[in-house]
Amino acid sequence: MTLWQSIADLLRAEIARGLWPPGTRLPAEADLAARFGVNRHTLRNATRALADEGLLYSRQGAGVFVAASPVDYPLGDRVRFHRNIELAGKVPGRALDAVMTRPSDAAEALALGLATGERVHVAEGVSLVDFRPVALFRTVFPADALPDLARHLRDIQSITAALAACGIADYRRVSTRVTARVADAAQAARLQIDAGDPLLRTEAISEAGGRPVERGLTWWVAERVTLTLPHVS
Amino acid sequence: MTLWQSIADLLRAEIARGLWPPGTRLPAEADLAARFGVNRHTLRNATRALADEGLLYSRQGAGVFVAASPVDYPLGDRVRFHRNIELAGKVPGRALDAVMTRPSDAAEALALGLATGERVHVAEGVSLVDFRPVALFRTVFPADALPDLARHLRDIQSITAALAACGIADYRRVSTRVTARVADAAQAARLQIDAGDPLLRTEAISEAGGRPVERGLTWWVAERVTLTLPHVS
DNA sequence: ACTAATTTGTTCGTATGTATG
DNA sequence: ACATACATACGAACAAATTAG
Repeated sequence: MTLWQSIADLLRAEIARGLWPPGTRLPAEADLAARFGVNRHTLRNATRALADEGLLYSRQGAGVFVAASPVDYPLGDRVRFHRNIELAGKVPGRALDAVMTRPSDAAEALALGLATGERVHVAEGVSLVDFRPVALFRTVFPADALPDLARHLRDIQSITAALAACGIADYRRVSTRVTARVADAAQAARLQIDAGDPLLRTEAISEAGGRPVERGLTWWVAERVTLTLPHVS
Repeated sequence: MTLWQSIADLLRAEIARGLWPPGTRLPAEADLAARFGVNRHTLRNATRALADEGLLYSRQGAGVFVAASPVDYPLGDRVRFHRNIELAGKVPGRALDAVMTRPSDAAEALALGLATGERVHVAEGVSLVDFRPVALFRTVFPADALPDLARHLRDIQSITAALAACGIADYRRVSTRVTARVADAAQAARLQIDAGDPLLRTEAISEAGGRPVERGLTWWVAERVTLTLPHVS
């Protein structure tokens, strides 16, 4: 049992018994370090462990804070976020954080059948269900094949509609890969969860007319979503 | 972009292009720090980030190693573990920890179309790929419909073969649900990972002749497996 | 709107403990 | 046993983000 571990245990117990309710700011690192009589590094080891567990999250310049049932989401050939959520009787929503055009990285190029460095449009944002964030997404599109898409993405705020405006009336998933990861502090803050909470990560490639049109990465809050698979009968 | 981030990117790229194949030991932290002209703490920030991503892992006293790349595991209608892994060019294996017959709980009964409390056979164990654990499984079967299954499960050590011995020549998945959890201490020990590491959890129900024959829970080590979905074309 | 104080994040330096080979 | 290498810990300073005034 190392020093930082016992400090983490102590803080965990204090949080568990309600001494620091969810949302409250802990004393500054320097103060806490002084309280335990340790170096600030040592204290940070402890708070980092608790942040990994999802008990705490920190914001540079602001402080360290105490962090405060899943929707079924079918993964089929023709996945449309809004429709899926509406079918589940919930209110879908999206917040688009950024739309940009930049050179593709190796993984993006491979997925879209481009050469690395060919330009892609990128849309990033948060997906909401009943006004709560359920997922982060980063979707890339081939920029040369869809030159006007970036503008449409900014105007229309819906990926399906923006693609339709570029003449892509229909597209289908051809590949979906699922893995899991724990949320880092940045993802946790965006998703209003705790760092260390598990995320489901899906990578989907969609095609229209036999050519890749979209490669979507989505990080789902595992506590709020269950992915369901179609099985043909 | 901090110093340690650019170092992490550089190392990630080097690993991606095969300069450090899976299983190899990286140069000592001090050497790597010297190579990049930074303090060892700074280098450790980079390797810690890569370890969080699952690309590296470190063993005190031994070194920092490149993690093995994850196995692709296709989730189709007719999922067979051994076949899937062999098709991926790996060596499949199973360790059966326990076979028992006991009353079903509510979730098991619902999945198998039984009344809560009706007896089920349960098989628990670890799935291996290339002699490394990749998943924990707990599979339950209706005991009344398959009275001899428990004995076969103990003798045969393969679920597919044990079902065949009970006259179930073929079965198909009718439902698969995917979510994610973090490993607790017990799971971590069985899977040779750390508590808090992310797990993919799948719940699958299989039927034969229109009746449920199997409800399987599997906890996959997210770092060691990627679930892939079939898409009919 | 701007400044200053506060707070976390990163980086350097140094030393000692502990597991591995 | 010994050397190597990672883990932990202390000290100091500056950068970057936030917040209070």
